[in-house]
Amino acid sequence: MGNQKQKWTAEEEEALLAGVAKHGPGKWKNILKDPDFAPFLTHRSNIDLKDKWRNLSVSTSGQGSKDKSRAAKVKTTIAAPLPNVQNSSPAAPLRHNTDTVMDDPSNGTQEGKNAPRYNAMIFEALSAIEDKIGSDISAIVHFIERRHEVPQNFRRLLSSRLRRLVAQGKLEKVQNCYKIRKETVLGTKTPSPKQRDVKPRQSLSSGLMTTSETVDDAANAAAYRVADAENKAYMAAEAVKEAERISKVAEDTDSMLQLVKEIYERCSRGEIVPLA
DNA sequence: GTTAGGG
DNA sequence: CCCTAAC
Repeated sequence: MGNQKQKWTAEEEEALLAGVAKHGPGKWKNILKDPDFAPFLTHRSNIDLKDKWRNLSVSTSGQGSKDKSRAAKVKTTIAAPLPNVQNSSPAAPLRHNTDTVMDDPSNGTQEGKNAPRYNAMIFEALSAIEDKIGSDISAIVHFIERRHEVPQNFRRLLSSRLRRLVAQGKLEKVQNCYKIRKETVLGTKTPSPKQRDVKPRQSLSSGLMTTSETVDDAANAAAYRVADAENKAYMAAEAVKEAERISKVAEDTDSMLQLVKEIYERCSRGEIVPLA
């Protein structure tokens, strides 16, 4: 009766990933205290975040349980010494650094640690530009490159990650654009015997409701507004941060700061700003 | 009080 | 998910 086996939903994972991408791993309390992610993780604790992150890490890197494509490892799990590997595996970010790349000494065995981090970056980027149909690989790469640091072959890594995410059903690829897959309204795997409070994902009536605003509708609209404001605030925060970095380089160009301020105000007002 | 690791 | 040790 006690434990309800609180299942982690896509929204919670998304919030966790975005929080890690923004604050960094190990700052669970900060993520939980962040007003943007707090409403999504109300029933989660910092310990839960940590556990989930750990499980996610081992799942993403260690190929979870079953691999239908390739032959599964019969004995050794991941202790393969890999004597001769000439082929560049798409899912294995091998480092063939012959030149002077940024080879971090502490980045030796952390394949399983940065894997979900890239994942988080992807989710972060897609969350920011989700208003559109989707984002192509170049846009995502560009966004992440601005937000975080290098790798060179990051595009290839990103491609692998995107492909894997699509295979997992967490992402959806249409044409050449990727987007975050919402809750599939399928009837196959939707037990959810109980609804967890109000769900901000309900399809808002038509976007504008008139005088008949019941409590439920009001709460629904409020939830939607919060969710929408979250994206806008996030974009605004991104713009502000970018502006801060630029302003540090060139303090004379405060005109951009003014522009960003305007954008921020507009975003705060709820307007949709192209941000290009 | 929070985080990381083991059960 | 719960417990415990270290910070």
